[in-house]
Amino acid sequence: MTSRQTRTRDRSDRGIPEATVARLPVYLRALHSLQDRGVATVSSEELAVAAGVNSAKLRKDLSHLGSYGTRGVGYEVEYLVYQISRELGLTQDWVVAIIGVGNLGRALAGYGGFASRGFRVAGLLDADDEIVGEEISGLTVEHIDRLEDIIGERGVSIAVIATPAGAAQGVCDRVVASGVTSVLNFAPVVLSVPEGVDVRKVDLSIELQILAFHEQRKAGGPDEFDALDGAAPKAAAPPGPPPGATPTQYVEAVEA
Amino acid sequence: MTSRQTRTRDRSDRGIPEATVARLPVYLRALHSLQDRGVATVSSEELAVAAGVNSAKLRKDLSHLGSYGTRGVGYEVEYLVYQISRELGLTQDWVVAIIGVGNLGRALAGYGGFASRGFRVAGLLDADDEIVGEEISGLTVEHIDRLEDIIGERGVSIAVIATPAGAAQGVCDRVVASGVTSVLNFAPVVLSVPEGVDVRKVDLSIELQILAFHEQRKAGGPDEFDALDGAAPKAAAPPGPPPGATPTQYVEAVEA
DNA sequence: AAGCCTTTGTGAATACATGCACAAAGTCGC
DNA sequence: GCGACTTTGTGCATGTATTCACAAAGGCTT
Repeated sequence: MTSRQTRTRDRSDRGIPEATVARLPVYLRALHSLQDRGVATVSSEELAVAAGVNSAKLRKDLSHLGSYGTRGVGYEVEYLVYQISRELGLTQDWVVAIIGVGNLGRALAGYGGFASRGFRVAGLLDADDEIVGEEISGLTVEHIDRLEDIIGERGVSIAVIATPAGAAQGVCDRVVASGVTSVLNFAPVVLSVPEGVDVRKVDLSIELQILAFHEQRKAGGPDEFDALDGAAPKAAAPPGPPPGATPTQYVEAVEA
Repeated sequence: MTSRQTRTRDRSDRGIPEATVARLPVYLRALHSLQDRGVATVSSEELAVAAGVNSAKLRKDLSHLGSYGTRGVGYEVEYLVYQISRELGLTQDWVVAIIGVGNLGRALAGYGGFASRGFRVAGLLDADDEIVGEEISGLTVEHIDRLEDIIGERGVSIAVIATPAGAAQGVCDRVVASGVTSVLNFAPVVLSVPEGVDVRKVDLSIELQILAFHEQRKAGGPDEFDALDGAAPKAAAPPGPPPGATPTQYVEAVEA
């Protein structure tokens, strides 16, 4: 559900696999939670359970960062927190701007997870004059006309796009032109960006559709519903056979 | 960024690869957009560009559903929309309940993508008496005490958890006990569920951390910042050497 | 009706990810 | 100070996903 355009690996393959990178934040969260409970040391097995993965995978993931465990004992929580944070780039602050202050933008602005570790929201922007000037979570909403200035002056390096679908690509082009190379997109569109820019996508309706697929499968697969015509609670009208296609093709499609 | 517990494949391997399932909604959206523009037929190359993937992948993905294209021509948009919708289970309505009506829950309740195709929000629940009774997007917020009744009476099959982290597992246990087998989790915790229940996770701070990793990498990797001590704008204080570890280990970690 | 041109669908090659299972490395008790 | 016990780190086998490249299949033109 997430797309990114990967460039060729720079540097002398410190290359951490993408799948591992995606799990490091989960481990980090589990570690913070252990830390809060005063736990000083943790085994790969315990941490794996807390993170919801299996322990071999966890160990292999961590081995990409270096050899930070102690055999017979486990991992020292504080030290591992630091190493993962460092690897993820959380030992420095990242400046974030949120563009689009609708329901979702507001929710994001108020989200504690931002401020907590390494991320600082430095701007809320919107095109609607009704909203501009409003104060949300300690920030005043600014007009999107000032986008380029704000990005430049405040050193924004991550843009969060929470605009309507129609506006997203335009906003994206502008933030990229202003030098931003990391974009988190909540709008339901595929953004196109030049090489070297990372886009990650969060898309509610895609997640729901994936769940629907599995839910349907648990209930016996799609065929059963469509075979008998009124079975589904409120079935969408199946379109007729494909207008342009040959009959043969349609028969195959239905029977296969 | 998304976890699910997969069961053994049922049925006579109609098994569509998970990676493909995750892309079908993207294709579907691109197709809808073509449909709105009145396009009747599309080639794999065109559709692939619109969906942000390469065309071979698109064709292989579609081939898992059946043989719905016409060689020399392409795919008929309307027909393909129907086939993908059917495969994803969108030809029937899915009843959704949103639990937790904070900023995020409100944003979700108001999100158009829900109603649009196949999903119907049939309940907004919260534990806070201040919020219960409030009307949001045409629905009245109900008390979470009625969770089990609501799920049963209204046939909820997908639960969206948008509660604070601390409440999420408890809520999850309750919805699962009430028979829900698909959960979309926005709370920053790893939910544990019995076999057969699908959980998908949407996690803002994880996405940001992944972006930060790549952003840092573009800037030259983690080492440069930590080598000279004041380089990072506001570097977190690096913890001393691992208290319990032997000196040898630390030296390795730093020098390797 | 024959041949050219386009585009699908898929075998085969490659790349990436997961999980098992165990040797190596360390701790701790005696 | 030694041996038993624990837990890491990783080689290897397996499984999944991506990409290439092309034969087969259809439409369209003449």
